[in-house]
Amino acid sequence: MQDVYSTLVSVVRDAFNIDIQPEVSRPDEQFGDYATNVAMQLAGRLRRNQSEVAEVLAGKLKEQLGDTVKSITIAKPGFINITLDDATIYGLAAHASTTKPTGLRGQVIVAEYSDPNPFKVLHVGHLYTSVVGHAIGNLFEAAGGEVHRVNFGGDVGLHVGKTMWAMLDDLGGERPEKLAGIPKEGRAEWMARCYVTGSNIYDDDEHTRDEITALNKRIYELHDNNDHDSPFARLYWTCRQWSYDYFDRFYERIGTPFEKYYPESECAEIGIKTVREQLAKGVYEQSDGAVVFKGEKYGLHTRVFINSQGIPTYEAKDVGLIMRKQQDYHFDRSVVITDNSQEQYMAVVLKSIEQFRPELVKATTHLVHGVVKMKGGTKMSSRKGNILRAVTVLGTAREANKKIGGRDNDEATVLGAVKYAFLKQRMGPDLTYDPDESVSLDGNSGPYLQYAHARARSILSKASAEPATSANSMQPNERSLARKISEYPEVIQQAVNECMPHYVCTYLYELAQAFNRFYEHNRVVGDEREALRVTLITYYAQVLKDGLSLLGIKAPERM
RNA sequence: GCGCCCGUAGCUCAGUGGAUUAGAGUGUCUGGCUUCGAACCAGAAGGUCGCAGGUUCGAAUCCUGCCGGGCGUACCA
Repeated sequence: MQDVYSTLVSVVRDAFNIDIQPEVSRPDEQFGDYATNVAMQLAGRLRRNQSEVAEVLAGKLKEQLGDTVKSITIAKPGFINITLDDATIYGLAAHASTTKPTGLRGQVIVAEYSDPNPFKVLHVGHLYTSVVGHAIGNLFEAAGGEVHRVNFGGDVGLHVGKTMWAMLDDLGGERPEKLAGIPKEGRAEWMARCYVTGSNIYDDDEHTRDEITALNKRIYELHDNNDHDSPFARLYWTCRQWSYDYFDRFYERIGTPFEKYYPESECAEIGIKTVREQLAKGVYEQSDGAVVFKGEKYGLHTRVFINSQGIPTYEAKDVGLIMRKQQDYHFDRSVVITDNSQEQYMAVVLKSIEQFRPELVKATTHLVHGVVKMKGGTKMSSRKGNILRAVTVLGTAREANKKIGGRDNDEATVLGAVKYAFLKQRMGPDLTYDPDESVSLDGNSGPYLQYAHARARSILSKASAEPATSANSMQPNERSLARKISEYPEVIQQAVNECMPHYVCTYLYELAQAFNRFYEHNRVVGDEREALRVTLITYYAQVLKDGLSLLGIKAPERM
């Protein structure tokens, strides 16, 4: 690609004295290995006929590329289609799994995603954001970045007050010793139930609402006073730890570990301090007793950073968070991944920070993904308790796997199915969770890819021929596979550039298809072309495994 | 009201800062395992790319208007 691309640039410069960044694509196989529409772009500027320009460029390209190219043809309006020589394609395939982008080399990148709240339950949305965030982190690493995966969550705030209220009610008062009566495996469930109870009563009962508001304030005070000893504090800290333990176990299980949690409580102080400093400088303003940022002058909306009771809102804590990240990591780039409902909120927070720390905002990217919706349009609400839990999704996938008689490596297959179902969709628009489809083991699915890998490994384990390091000519099925393999580095580059893991999914599926088609019609072991085919399949299996690992999906030898 | 996002086959989605004949999966129908793993492969059927204009040699893709849906819009996170 690089060769074709840079040659094209120089050819255009030579022929027409124009500097251009040409579009080079991978067209349908029947047209060639590469295609470009530069001739049509240039025709207008040059006031010349499109195919005439194409002729000129094609001629020069042929000279420059020499025998690495098999043919260069011109199609309809003025496309130039380039077909590489078999040996060239084979060579590209050989290096596909080791040719990585280098654009982020040496950069320190903080990637924040998942962001569940302690005292609440992990639902399908957390599962999704963890999977997609992890894959994006992997892409950054593939491009040479030093990635730090961090997690931000609300260990203080109204939801904690609600849960704590119900806990106190359930335990019969501030009696931390009674926590011992809750079995380890039932802790998360108990807290989830308390949150639902607390939320409902907050909505329905005015008297209780005041109590919960007061509890919320007490929780902040408990942090301010570094209180770990009072009964209320012991209750709080124990349950907070239960939440983090529960998160850790879950992340470990799905293979998306974090190196650091930023509890909101640890961002509150620096957040408030920063906001107050900037209040004095006029970035933030007093309004109705609260401290706000007026976004209207930037086409955004106004948001409260410190409420009229002096408590920092999520906004101020997010300000604190970005300060903390910078102190801890001195990042070159910070990426925050959340669902799209946070988009305009985050725009306000970042715009406010831009007024006093523009360099931090410049280095920050807010990536958004969709909200997971239920098929049929049922709205999920953790307040009402009608949510799809993350563990339920995994359980459903496990059942599906069992049904088809899942053999070895069940857990890898289950996670492969779930992760791939989420990752294959373009990041951004909302997605619909369909328990049947999302857990699919056939067709365009994770297990399809894992199976296509296991099959290849199985063949390789039976082969004995010495590998062939080069190929002068290939049969059509072999060539299709080789060509597909050769696209890998370009796909990774694109996925990194756009922070879009789904490009990898689409590609890997096409790659596995190319292999399955090859497999259908050709023998490997014992064939006279065994050497070449074994080598080709080795390259293929490497690329497939590497690509899956970028997605956070394991490629077992057998399944 | 204003702002952001979305509308492609029955269903779930690729394709979207221009390009060759709109593609997958799934579901329905059909064919293929004495041969390296059938979680596979091959074929059929299925689409006014929400609607209407506009720009262009060329529009699912860009622009405008409209219709439909989601989210956000001051003291929740």
